[in-house]
Amino acid sequence: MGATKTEHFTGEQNAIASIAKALGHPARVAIIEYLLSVDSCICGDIVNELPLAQPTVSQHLKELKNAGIIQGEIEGNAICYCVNPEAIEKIQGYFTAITTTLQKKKIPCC
Amino acid sequence: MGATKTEHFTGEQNAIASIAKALGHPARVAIIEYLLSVDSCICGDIVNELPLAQPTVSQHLKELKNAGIIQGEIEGNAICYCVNPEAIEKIQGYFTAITTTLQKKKIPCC
DNA sequence: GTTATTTATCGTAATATTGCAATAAATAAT
DNA sequence: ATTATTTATTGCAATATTACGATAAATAAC
Repeated sequence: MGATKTEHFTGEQNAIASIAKALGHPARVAIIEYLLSVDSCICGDIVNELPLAQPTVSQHLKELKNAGIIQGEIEGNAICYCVNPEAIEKIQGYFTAITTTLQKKKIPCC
Repeated sequence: MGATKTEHFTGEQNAIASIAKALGHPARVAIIEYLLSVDSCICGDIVNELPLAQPTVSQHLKELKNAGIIQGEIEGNAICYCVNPEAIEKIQGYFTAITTTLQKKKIPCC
């Protein structure tokens, strides 16, 4: 065992979990915050901004890209990455819906 | 290696990553959705709602509780778990802030 | 007290993640 | 063409996660 049984859950549940999982590491949260703080998508210095070795950063970038949270292409010998608004909006909408549901609940819990 | 270097990131980054990580598995997403769908916090039948063995569900519940996403106590030989609004609001607010930042960005990317 | 019933914990196997050194690949600069 | 510069990939070790059978713990029902 050890592998997540994705086939037993809905596409939506897997989609949300996939985005959340990609953001489930502080380095990747830091990458997103850095991309947002830069007023351009030329971000060849992400490696210098993080306390991790270059291959590790590259790997985290790959995971964020696989999850659809960032997008970008190689531009010369620099990289052009930026946050994909759709992915953020999707998970934001999901949590907003949960908050709304919680506020409508009549019976207070625990 | 193999252990996340949490000490190199901010408390906020670790906090967001911790909540996101806990939601980074479809079974835990399904648990949250089930808790929200039930109009009470008596949820002794979570195990029956999931395609996983009882110890596995118990483990997922523990992780959600450790991350502060659910709260609850044992009540007799049933459990009383429910979603903690604060955790959801925290991560929702975080993503809302990102969306706002993205909308303010002048330079369109990628 | 004994017997169900329900959740938690332990132990363990399979798999995934994290991190980095070494190296490759690709373009830029000269 | 040669040499920097930058990102990606490979390979590997350390650690974490996922899943479940077996068992324990705790209360409920009788």
